[in-house]
Amino acid sequence: MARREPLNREKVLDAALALADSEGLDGLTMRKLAKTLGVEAMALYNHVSNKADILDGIAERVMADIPSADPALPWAERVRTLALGMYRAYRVHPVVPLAMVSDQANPASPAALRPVEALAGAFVEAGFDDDGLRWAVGAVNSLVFGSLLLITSGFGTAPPGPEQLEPFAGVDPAELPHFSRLLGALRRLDPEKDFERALDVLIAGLEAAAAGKSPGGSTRR
Amino acid sequence: MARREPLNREKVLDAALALADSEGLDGLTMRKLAKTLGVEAMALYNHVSNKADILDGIAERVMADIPSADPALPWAERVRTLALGMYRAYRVHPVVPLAMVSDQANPASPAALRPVEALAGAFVEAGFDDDGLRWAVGAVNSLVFGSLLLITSGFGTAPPGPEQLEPFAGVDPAELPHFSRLLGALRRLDPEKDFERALDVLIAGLEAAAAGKSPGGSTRR
DNA sequence: ACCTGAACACCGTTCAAGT
DNA sequence: ACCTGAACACCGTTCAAGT
Repeated sequence: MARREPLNREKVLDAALALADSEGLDGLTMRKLAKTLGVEAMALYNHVSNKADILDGIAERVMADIPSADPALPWAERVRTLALGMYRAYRVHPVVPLAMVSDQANPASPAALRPVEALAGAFVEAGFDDDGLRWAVGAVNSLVFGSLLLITSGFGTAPPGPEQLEPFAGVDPAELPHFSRLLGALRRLDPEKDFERALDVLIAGLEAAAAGKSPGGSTRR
Repeated sequence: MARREPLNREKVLDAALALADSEGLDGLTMRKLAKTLGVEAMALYNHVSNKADILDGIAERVMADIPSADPALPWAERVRTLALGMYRAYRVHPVVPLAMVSDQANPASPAALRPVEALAGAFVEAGFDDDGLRWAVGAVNSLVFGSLLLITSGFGTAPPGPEQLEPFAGVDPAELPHFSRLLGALRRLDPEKDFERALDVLIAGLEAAAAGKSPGGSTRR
């Protein structure tokens, strides 16, 4: 059998993303990743500078999958498209939002800035002033990241995965009647649908704010 | 000097929360925690069963600080009080939301369920059906957790902490004009104020949904 | 009853050495 | 040019031993 052709950065990142998807952020270790590639852990350092570089690399890849919004669309539609695009891209690779939120991936990479720039552009067009801009971008980002992070944790908005509901098996319906109802409804959850509903509410509020109504504060320029 | 009086679970959790607050979730290790208490790491296992138990313990403590809402208040006010209470409790100890979201703290502890039960109760009173209940609780939780988690990460809604803005120092205002504007506005950020604005928008949308209007979907029972 | 030391199976990372 | 082995400073955790 011929000697395996050499590694390169792309192959390392491919394998790292695959490993992180299947094993989670904690399961992504240099040693396991190396084994996946049929190599010793130290060989990886010829192609990436360290683990943080790997996390940055996979984050950039996933963020590159976020579609940009047609600039011809009205700003509110662009916001919707962008937020949904972020949600969908991160949903496939939940390690990435988790890495960002735990400070293990660079928040200032060009790939990370692109969707935020587009979001901000939409709000500028809507007429938000600087404070309104900050608030609006923060609100959308919070909803996107919060929806994603709670999905994987089984807390709050859990996915249909039944083993994820297992920790709640012991709740007494007599003691927590409302939560028990919620638990039943979680079995029918389509996370993206619920996210879209919340997003539409938020965008409606942003439109009202842009039109000068409360609760949005000073906005018209 | 007299022999130090023995450790107990409460002292371990006190020290653990303090260490996690100052060093972050990754800085909380059994060995460092032990040193803080003037003891060897293995001594901790006499008072907690393992590290997961510590994380659960500090999470429970912080969640116990979430005030419950006066049941005499209208449901929307109760939702507001509860959400703001979660935000404030977690804001002081951001390790806790991070631990929950990375599956390192038990989402089914009584302390964790209490605020969710109260939230759900408010939405039941508002007349939401099961699917509406799930959506509404998920939306509020998502906004709370998203707002908190993005604060600490410096991504999205960053706090005034200037060293947190440092990674963005290299952005070219010509290339990312809207983001640069946002960056300027971040320096004036009061995270809780922005959170409250977003929360008010969401609650207004939930009230509209409860009254049978879109975008909230089927709600009246 | 409470604590320690040594040990095990893991981490990320460096460095000299091999081909 | 690329990979490996040995080593270092860390992890969480177990277990026998000390007081």
